[in-house]
Amino acid sequence: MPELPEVETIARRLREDSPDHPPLLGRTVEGLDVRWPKTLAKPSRQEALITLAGQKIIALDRRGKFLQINLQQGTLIFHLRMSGDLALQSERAELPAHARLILALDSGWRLVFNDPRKFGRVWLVDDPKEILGALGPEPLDAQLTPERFYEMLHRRSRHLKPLLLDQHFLAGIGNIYSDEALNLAGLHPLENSARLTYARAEILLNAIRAVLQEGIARNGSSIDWVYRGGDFQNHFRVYGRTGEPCPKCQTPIEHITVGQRSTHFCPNCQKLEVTDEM
DNA sequence: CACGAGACCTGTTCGC
DNA sequence: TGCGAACAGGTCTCGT
Repeated sequence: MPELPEVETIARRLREDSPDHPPLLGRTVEGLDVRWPKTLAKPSRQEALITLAGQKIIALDRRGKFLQINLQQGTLIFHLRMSGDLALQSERAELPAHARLILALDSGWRLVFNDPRKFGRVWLVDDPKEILGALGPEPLDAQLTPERFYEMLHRRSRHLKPLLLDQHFLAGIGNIYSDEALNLAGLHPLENSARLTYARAEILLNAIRAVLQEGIARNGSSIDWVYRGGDFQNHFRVYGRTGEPCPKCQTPIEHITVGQRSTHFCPNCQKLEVTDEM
């Protein structure tokens, strides 16, 4: 569910000092409640509590779709998958209906991992690389130059959409932002990565960055019952807009399935390059 | 290496 | 109105 902009939004909320709660940084962990055992992927609840108890939270970062909470010793890593959410609330507030893991903090605060579908996972590790090591580069990192992106695209020979969804290739893009970026770039979801020209690779990288940055600026998307306060869903170009006019050329948006994922694109702006017999 | 199918889950919406 | 089917922002594993 949450993609890079939604996870970034959650990270920013947790870091800030708001009317609803103090910043997460500086809080001390006092307890751990695991209500759905599989949510804590590693280690056991007993071991995790021993490590966590009395530890102060010193940093909170996002990497791809992961949230990373650094303690004085050890690192907690969260992945929200399809329906997860992470919020800091008072222990007097009502727990959300699907609280799967709860970190009790000092001064009556608690960090609640709510996750209706139970796909989300939490790890406590010494070295974050154990979980994050294989991730591809951050799309918004300036170190990722068009030259490098072009080279990455040509090192594989894959359909663009599944490749953008591959977290080993690039970290943080999901089903919504891949459709949005490909439409903005004017590229068909089934276009082959190794056949892109340098100019088109650069256009694609810029499009990815533009949609992610707009998503962050709008505090992410809130869809259906997974509401997080953002409003990017009101500005989608193609996602969920089957039959509606393409924002650029008015052609009705088409819906297909690619790699088992629902895919939306404009048949006029995003034409598949004719593949020769070679 | 690339790709498709199946698993893991619950809640909402669709179609008859 | 009711009820089963289809579908949902993600990722892993297995077989071809």
